[in-house]
Formats: sequence, C-alpha cells, structure tokens
Amino acid sequence: MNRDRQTKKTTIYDLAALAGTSASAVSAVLSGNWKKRRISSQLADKITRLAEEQGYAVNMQASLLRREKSKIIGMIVPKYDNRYFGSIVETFENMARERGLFPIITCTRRDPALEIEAARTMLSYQVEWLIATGATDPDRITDICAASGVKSLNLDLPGSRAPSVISDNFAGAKELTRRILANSERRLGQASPLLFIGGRGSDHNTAERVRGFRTAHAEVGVAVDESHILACGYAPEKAENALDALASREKHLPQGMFVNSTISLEGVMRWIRRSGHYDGRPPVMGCFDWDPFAALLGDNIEMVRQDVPGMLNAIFDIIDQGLSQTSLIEIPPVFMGS
Amino acid sequence: MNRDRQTKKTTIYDLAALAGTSASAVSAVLSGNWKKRRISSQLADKITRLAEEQGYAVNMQASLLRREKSKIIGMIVPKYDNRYFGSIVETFENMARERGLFPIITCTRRDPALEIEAARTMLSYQVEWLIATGATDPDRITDICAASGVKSLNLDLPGSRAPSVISDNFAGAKELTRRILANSERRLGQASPLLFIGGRGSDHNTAERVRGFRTAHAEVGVAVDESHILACGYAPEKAENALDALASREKHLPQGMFVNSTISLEGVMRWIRRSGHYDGRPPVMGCFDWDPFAALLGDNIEMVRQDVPGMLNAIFDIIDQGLSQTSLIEIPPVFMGS
DNA sequence: CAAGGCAGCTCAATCGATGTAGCAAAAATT
DNA sequence: AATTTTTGCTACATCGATTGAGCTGCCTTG
Repeated sequence: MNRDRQTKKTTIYDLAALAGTSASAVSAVLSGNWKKRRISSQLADKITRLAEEQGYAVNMQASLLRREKSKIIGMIVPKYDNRYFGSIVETFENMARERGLFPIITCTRRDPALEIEAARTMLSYQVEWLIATGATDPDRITDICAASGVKSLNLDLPGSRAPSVISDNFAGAKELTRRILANSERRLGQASPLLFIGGRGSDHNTAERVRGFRTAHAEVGVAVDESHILACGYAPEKAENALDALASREKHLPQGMFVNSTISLEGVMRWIRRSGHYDGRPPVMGCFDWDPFAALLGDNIEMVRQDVPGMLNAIFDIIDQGLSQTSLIEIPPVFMGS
Repeated sequence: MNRDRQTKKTTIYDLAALAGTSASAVSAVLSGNWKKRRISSQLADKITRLAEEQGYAVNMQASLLRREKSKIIGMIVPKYDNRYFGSIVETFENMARERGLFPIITCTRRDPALEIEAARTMLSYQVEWLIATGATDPDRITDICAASGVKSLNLDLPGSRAPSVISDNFAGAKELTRRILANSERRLGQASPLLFIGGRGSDHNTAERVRGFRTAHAEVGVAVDESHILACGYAPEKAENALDALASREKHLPQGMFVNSTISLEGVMRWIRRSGHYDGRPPVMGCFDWDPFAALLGDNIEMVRQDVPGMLNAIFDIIDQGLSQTSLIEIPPVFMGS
C-alpha cells in the first residue's frame, strides 16, 4: 500500500496482492526466469510495471537465504591511505562487479585481531571468497575460512595454505637497488652502500626486498652495511624515529636510500626536511611503491609501481577457474620513466 | 558433522543435534540472551564449546531476515585515489564499527548510473542508512532511499532533500585565496589575479569555492580574470588539457594558482614540469585539499585540509540521534602550517 | 470422444535464526 | 499435601524469496 511506503518495504506478497496473482509468479518475473516458468508476457509486464511503481527492491537477505550461492566476495585491506591499496580496492570492486559479484571490503588497520574479526564477520555474511590483502597472519584467515568451506586467497603478502598473488619483490627490489646505485654513481662519482628503511623484518615482502637489495649491492661489488637495514615498520613516524636514532649514532649518513613503501617515504621526506641533515646534498632515493606527487618531488627519486591490474587479474583468474591449491604467483612490478 | 565441514556450514540445528538440545536453546545461547531465556549455564557452556569446536558462524542472511534492524550502513564514494576520500572511508568504517554497525562501501567512479545502481543494491541489502559521498545527483539517491523508507545523508556534496555535511567551502576558499595572494605579493612584490583550476562548474562546492576566490580577490582590490576560472573537471588530464589550451591562447600565464583538488593538482604539476612554461619562476600555488607529498613539493604551495573527523562526527551525530530533517552543516576546513 | 499435451498458473516446503507461548518438572510456599 | 512459583527447556510460526511439484483448462490428435 502507498500509505506505508515510508515505514514498510514492499515485498513480493504486496506486489502479488496488487497484481491479483501469486508470490511465485512475482518472484519468477522479477528474477528474470518467467519464460522458464511459463508466465505470460502480459502478466510479466504488469508485475514489472507494478514493481517499478512501488519502488520494489528484492530483499537480499531472504533471497540469499534460499539460494545456494551468495555471489558475495570479501576483501580485507590494511589501509586506504596510499595509492597502492586504493588502487587495489578500486580495481577489485570493478572486477568483482563485472562478474556479477558483490564486493564487501573491510579495512583492518594492520590490526591482527581486527583481521580475524573481520574475516569471521565476512563468513557470517556468506562470502564465497575472501581475499586477504597484506594480512599479518594470512594462514590463520585461511584456516578460519576453510573451517566454513569458504575459499580464500592472499594478496600482497603470501600465506602457505592458500594461493597467493604478490609482487615479484626480489626482482623488483634488485632492479630498484641497481638503479639507485647507478644514479648514486652518476651523481657522486662512486656507488656507496644504501640505507634500507621501512617495512617489517618479519614479513615476506620485506625479507625478499632486503634480499634483492643485497644481491644488487653484491653484483656491483658494494658491501652492505648491516646496521643500515632498518625494517622499522610501516608508519611514517617509525621511519622518522629510526632516522633520528641513526643520525644520533653515526656521523656520516648514507648517500642513498631504498625506502620500502610510500608510507615510509612520507616519514623519510619529513625527516629530511625537518632534520636538515641532507641540506645541500639530497640523498639519491628509490621507493618500492609509487605515488604521483612523490614522483614529482625531484629527479633523484626512482619508483617501482606494483602491477595492481596484473595482480588482480591473477586473483580473478583463480576465482573464475575455482582453483584453490596453494601456489605463489609473483607479478613483476613496473618501472616508471626511463 | 566433521566430514562435511568442507562442503556445508554448521547451523544451529547441527549444534542442537550435537548437544542433544533444541535449536531455540542454541540460538538463545549464541545470541547472548540465554539468561533471559533461562538456559542453564551448563548447557550454555556446552553449546558455546561446541560452536567454537565446529567453527560456527551465524548466517547473517537468516538472522537479518528475522530481525527488524539490519545494522548495516552503506556509503557510496566516488574514488579511492586520494587522501580525502581514503580518509573518509577509513574513518567511516571505524566509527560505524564502534557503534556496532556493519559498513558497506561502494566506489562509483563519479558515474551517475553506477551511483543509482549502487544505491539500489544497498537497499536490497537492507541498509538502515545510506551516506552519499560526493554524489553527482544526491537528491535522486535520497528519493530512491525514501521510497523504501531508508534514511540517507549527503557528505562532501550537498543535496536538497536530506541532511548534508560538507566543508565550509566558501570560507575555506576565501582564506586559501587570501593566503595565496599574500604569498604572491611577498614573492613578486605585488598581488596579481590567480588562476582557478579544477572541479565542476555545476557542483555546489566548486561554485562556493569560486565565490570565496572572488571575495578574497575583491577584499584586496584585485580584479579576477574571468577567463582564468577553469572548472574543467576532476581528472588530472582535464587540468593538463585546460592548461594546454590556456597556454596556447595567452602569452602571459597567471603567476599564482588556486587548484581545486589534489587530483587536479596532479595534472597541474605534471603540466608545469612537462610544458616548461614556469621554468625558473614557479607559480605561487594553493590547493583545496591536502596530500602529504604534495605538501613537500615546495614551500610555495598552500594547502587546506578538509576536516574529515569533524565531518564524520557530524554525520554520526545525525545517525545517533536518528534525525532526518534537511539541513546543511558546514565544517570549517583546517589550515596546515603557519 | 477419449487421451494426451501444454500453456499458465498456484501450493507449499524450504533456507537458518529468532522469539513468543507453552509445558513439564523441581522448588518453594501455604 | 496442595498449591504456587520458578527453572529449564521445546514447539512452532515467522521473516521474504525461491522452486519442485502439482493443478486446471484449452487445444490437439488419433
């Protein structure tokens, strides 16, 4: 009825009453399979028109309860404060919608407890797949999902019990380091060992990047200074603090830096401006991640861009094919400019 | 049963069978009101233990179908590619969760059709509130929601039929313009009229910012050049194209710029580097929006930061109080630095 | 003219959780 | 001992959409 449009929602029973037909017919028409169910096109038209008039919207809760598949796909993501994750989320939403899936995203702020809670909540909403992006404990999430028969995937950081799609951190870091060292040599006459800053020593990506960093140094015969590998965490302040500590214990700061994320770069740049340590002779820099403004900061900063469309194509290839055996897919990052 | 954990999900009926009790008891225990329903604590413990063992998770679809309130809150947002919207989304999620609400967010890429579709989908999922952020046609969304008895709010861009929370664009733009003009005078000896670039001429925020821009010029007695108000859209390329066109028709480019968003700033900065038009005498700039790296680009760029926590506090004040009469709440933006 | 076929519907069970109403047994009260 | 109260539970209807199994006429066909 029109008078309680404000308070109650229109259901198929309301429409059935208005059309003088049964709820089954309404359902058949509105779910699009009225041909199969042999509803006349007159009745179909009538019902469709009424539904439009009444502003009818299916009750997904009821619909999904009855159906076998929810067509809901979940993603958990650490933060929305950088281009990398922003782009992952946006691409994910688009690709999910293209496939008729409904994406649900939750930001867990790198909080392990929140990750678990978010995963459980998503299971309650009957997600068919859960993508754990940059999770601190991906295997835990895989286990929780597996216990409910839900398939899960890891993105950005790998796990050992579900397929994982990540950047080729080793190759990317090696090439990035090679470039920074080359720039350093060009600018300063000789290649000196770089500082590595940012990330977590315990995470796979940071470990792989440090390995690439070492390999690149070794290849040009430069010795890495072990005390200059600062996996201090991701927050900008952590990078600032690490640099403060470094500056207070060493006279000569490294002439070049490998920064492990744009978030760390934020702290590094702030520190460089604030401390004045590099005034006049800015360090040669590189960043494992891309940001449009950071890219404009100067011509001495080299950036790798992780291939987000490539990574999500790999994710949806797995989903489209329904695979779920453990595997590690490494997507080469892209080098900007030269 | 354990053997089909992989395939089927545990329900309260499974748990009831395992515990040798009824589904009602299981439901009462797991929904936390077993005291009210006078279930013994022995049985409660037993059921809780079993639920844990079996990795039970409520079926929200079933639960919500039965309940009267869904506790789901929806938000549509244009993009995830800048700090402003990223911060809105992250803050929104946190504040929703604090209140026991489940946030669903959809990115509509400034596509009017997608906005409508997303709104309808959210209604299907029984959202209790829908926040339309930066929507191209907020009133349309309000109407769709109203037809289903769902309350809606506008954020960032105002509508006329639902409460709206936006930045104080006029005051913010006026102060920003004042600062750019002052910097311009300090640097160049005299205040010359600024270029306004970015945004949509048709949207409320751009119109208000242009008004603030004009007022600030008038207050220092500088005449605005009407052909230098370029509301060319939000995408970076649009700003680049607008500047190309401007440069091709004018010999002297403005010495200062008011850029209407970080996204436009991206295009502007790229153009400045690429075109070489400002080499040696960089323009005095200001941007209505904040980005940490853009802030480091040089000391000649003034930024206003929209007060995201303030705006979302206003949004949730309305939600907490259940208000829904139309109103326009303007939150003053924050000036960084000096 | 009976039998079969088919178009165009409706009935009723079902999905899983919730909550009201009610029932049997134990405990407390008179 | 008889009654009332309390405890601890179960039965069942319900939410809205879906779908397999009918059911009723009308039209063919032999």
